[in-house]
Amino acid sequence: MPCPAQMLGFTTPIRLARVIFGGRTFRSYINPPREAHSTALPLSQHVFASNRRTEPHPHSCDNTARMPPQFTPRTLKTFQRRLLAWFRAHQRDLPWRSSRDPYRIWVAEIMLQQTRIAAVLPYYRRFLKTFPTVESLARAPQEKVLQLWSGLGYYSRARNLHRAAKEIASSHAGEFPRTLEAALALPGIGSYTAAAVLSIAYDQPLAVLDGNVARVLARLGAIRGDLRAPARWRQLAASAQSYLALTAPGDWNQALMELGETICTPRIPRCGVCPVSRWCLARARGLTREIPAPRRKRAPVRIRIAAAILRDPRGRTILVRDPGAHDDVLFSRMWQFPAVEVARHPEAELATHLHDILKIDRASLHLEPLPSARHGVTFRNITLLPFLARVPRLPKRPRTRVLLLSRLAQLPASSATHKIAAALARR
DNA sequence: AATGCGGGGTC
DNA sequence: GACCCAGCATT
Repeated sequence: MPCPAQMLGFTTPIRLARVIFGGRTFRSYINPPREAHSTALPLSQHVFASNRRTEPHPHSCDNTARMPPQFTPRTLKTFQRRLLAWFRAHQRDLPWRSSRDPYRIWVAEIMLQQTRIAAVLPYYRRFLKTFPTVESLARAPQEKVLQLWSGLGYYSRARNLHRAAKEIASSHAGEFPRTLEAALALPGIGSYTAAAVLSIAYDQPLAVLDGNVARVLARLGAIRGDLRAPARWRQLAASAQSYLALTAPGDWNQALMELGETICTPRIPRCGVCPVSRWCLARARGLTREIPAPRRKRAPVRIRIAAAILRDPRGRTILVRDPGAHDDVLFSRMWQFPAVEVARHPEAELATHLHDILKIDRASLHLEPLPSARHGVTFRNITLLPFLARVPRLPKRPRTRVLLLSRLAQLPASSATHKIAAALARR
């Protein structure tokens, strides 16, 4: 039977892993990985004393985790008290902190994946107003869920959230699961989200590890190297578990994240006001600027995409969905204007595309160029080239939708689509 | 272990 | 303009 820490992907004891990048080509990356080297730290605390097996075997929970040497059990307690006190005094009033409803916490955690609080806030309020309970979300059509997610990005989050809500409604009596195993079985819920919801809503002793926590822990323990490398991430996860304040796991997790976001920031941390700087090995060794190591990043690829706003005399336009493989990347399988990646002759290539998918007659088609816009999707650096085409009537085709341009916001559409529509107003 | 997925705040 | 974010699923 795996212990909770193992289910979160920890392997204990942590081995000093030399990460091998042999054979990898770095040419296409901006930041080639540095020589990987772990910082050796003593195994100094038992994490899951109660889970200790008399017969340790490779799959048992070994209970030991790496912890920076500046701590003793007593100073660890002081450290925890200080950080918790700081959090309780300085935490911001965020909508998902006003209740312990697991549903509300879960939705927030999904939205917050790779997304800043400021970006989430308006989406969260609107979403909770529309779907105040897991049952209301489970009953909703996916189209409506995606519409409320439009512009927030990572749309599979919304699709998975919706699927998970249906599962909770049908198989968990409408209650978010209380066990780690059941939570992890839900779509869109991984180590981080499971630990976050279970600790915050149910007081379960599960430490979260996200980008913020990883940075804080890496600095505390002066851990060098790429924090996202799987072996090091597991090391950090074990470390996080060893720090966890069992008296208030939810507050503790949020305290670490809040510290990382407001004090222990990526570039220039505000060590002067950090409540736990006295225990920070990176600060003691002058390594705060070296830690964390920069993330490896794919080199950007520039592409151009031409898109057509067809408009009939009544001000209606036509949107398409799932028109072809490469368009999905940019438009996330949501409603979009007919568009195609172009090379040398955007107008001509777009006209051909419109003929191909909508059977629009090329000869009578006039495409008026609109102001271009820029759009980034992961490593793609996209120039959007919108065109306006006035047409007497809009075609009727499968997987298309005709609607007033002014009603665009009522459909699921990515930001790229909204940028194209906005070009019309900037004309 | 590596990759792709959105979008925007912040420096 | 670069960096990175309250990660997850897939291969």
